[in-house]
Amino acid sequence: MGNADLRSLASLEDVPFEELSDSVVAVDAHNWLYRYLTTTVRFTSDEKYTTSDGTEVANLIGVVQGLPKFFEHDLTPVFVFDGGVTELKDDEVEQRREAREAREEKLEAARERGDSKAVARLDSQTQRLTDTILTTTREVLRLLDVPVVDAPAEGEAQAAHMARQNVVDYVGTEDYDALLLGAPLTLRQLTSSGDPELMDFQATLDHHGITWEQLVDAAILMGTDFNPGIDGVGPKTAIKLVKEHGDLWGALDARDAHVEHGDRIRELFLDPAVTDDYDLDLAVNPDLDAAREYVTGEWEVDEGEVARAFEHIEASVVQTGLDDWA
DNA sequence: GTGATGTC
DNA sequence: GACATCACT
Repeated sequence: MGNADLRSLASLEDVPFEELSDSVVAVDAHNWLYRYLTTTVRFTSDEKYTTSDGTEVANLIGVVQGLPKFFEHDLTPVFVFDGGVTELKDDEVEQRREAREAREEKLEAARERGDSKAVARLDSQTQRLTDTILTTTREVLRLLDVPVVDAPAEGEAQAAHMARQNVVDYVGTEDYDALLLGAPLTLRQLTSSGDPELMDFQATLDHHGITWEQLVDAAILMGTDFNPGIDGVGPKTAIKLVKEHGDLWGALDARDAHVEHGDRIRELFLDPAVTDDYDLDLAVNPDLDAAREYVTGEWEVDEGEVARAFEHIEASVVQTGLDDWA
């Protein structure tokens, strides 16, 4: 789709952190983790997060440095982890695997010619959420008593579902697909400096005078993670087509075009696999000593890299008062 | 991934 | 208005 295409349809506004106080955010854990992981790898020398047996746990630095952002603004995060991969996405997964292998070859070449700038850039692109990264992230979240939910499939879909059920106030992700999943209010840029950006689902529909189904149909016409999209159809044309012809099928007929598995792609956004079977305890009582020991002791992360972050966590939790988390 | 820029 | 490319993160 070229995510910029969906962005141009979305109702967005910057919102100061102060206005988000005391709310709960269902964070797309993989999306969030990946952002901190790539930043950590780019700006931190690898010996700071490499164990004596060579395992890289840059995620532990990223997680510990990223969490204070929530606590300091009285936001309670609920990290929603992905379950299985959607079947339709197999082609996409395969393409990504090939792209990754291509990058790894480039990375090796850059290392050989001593191009440190290229190495740093490619290094961050080749990061993956390995089993070690996922399990150590979950363990540090457990020690810090941060709520975690396991999605049956896509974490983003589960997060959107929880927001639709009013279990949480916001979905936190950079991904514009949250809009297609019907997440009422999505916070973007929770990982960057500056104020978050609020993406409003209903305002988006109202602005274009379309239904949720029509928004999804427009996105399919532009192209999604699951289909390439119709040539020559961008945001403007897509909205025009769904309004003129009612839905995806009408629009495709009018263009004499075809989308493979169009009906199933629609369902992935309108009716994704989600669950109501999860335990959510929003009271956060972190065991800071245990978390510190886990990160710097067990996983040998450089203490200097995380000392300040742990102080921030401690200060924000003490300042808020543990009772406020209950 | 995002924004800017240029071409059709 | 769509899309390709580039610089930067």
